[in-house]
Amino acid sequence: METTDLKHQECISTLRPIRDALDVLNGKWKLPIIVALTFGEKRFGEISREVHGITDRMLSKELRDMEVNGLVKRKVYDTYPVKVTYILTPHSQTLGGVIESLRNWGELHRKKILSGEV
Amino acid sequence: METTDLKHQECISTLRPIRDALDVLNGKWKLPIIVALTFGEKRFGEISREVHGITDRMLSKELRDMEVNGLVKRKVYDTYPVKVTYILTPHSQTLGGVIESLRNWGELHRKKILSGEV
DNA sequence: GTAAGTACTATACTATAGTATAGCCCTATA
DNA sequence: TATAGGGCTATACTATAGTATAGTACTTAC
Repeated sequence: METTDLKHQECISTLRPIRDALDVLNGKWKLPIIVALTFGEKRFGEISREVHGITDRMLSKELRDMEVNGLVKRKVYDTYPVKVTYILTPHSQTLGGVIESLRNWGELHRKKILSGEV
Repeated sequence: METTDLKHQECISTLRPIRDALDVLNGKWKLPIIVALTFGEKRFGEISREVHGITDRMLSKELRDMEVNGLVKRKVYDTYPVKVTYILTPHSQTLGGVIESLRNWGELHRKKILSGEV
């Protein structure tokens, strides 16, 4: 085992969680959905209306994805007709810091690019 | 102009920088390339060897992308034969915080998922 | 009975990201 | 003269993300 191998192991164990985090956040719709849900639990149709441009198919897919990742919870009300809502989980709250730092860096980056500094 | 419109404006101005940041970081190869370059400037072939599995085509494409975004700088040495190296810019250093928070959250997330807590 | 809303799913398509393979032009070395 | 390395680019392919459009099964309101 050489230094480079140690380094390589180190890299992998650094990169894997970053990949995990990016996978959870990435794609065109996940963040907008999270934002829509920050103001409280919402029904499928409500989210669909707030997240402009999303198709039912994508919303359905993304919500399932986010449910698997523990970011949203699906609540079914036992009424007639059945009412379904989606709500952010406590786990999704822990994303706050990540989102903040992405936002801050994104703003800095945009300024640099626009100012021609880069 | 209603409350919802104000909210909507707010959302867009929050989401845009996040999108910007994610675009810069996303894809399979950008982070591994950044990691490879943290240990100093490297030549095309060296990066290619350190970032296991990347094809020349992708490396070429990603490096150009990162150059446009001001993350790496291409240095051409006026020797025979010409020597080309890539080096991280000061701007890419500002990504440190983002990467840290992605990594931390990714680790937390992985633990939660594996423990079945989610 | 028909129109409209709710929460979806199905099918088929396009666009973008990534892979596989090869080749080019240069130079140094055997 | 051939072989290998360096720094790419070209072409063609596959895989994944996203879009467009339609349909289903239910229920309430007109």
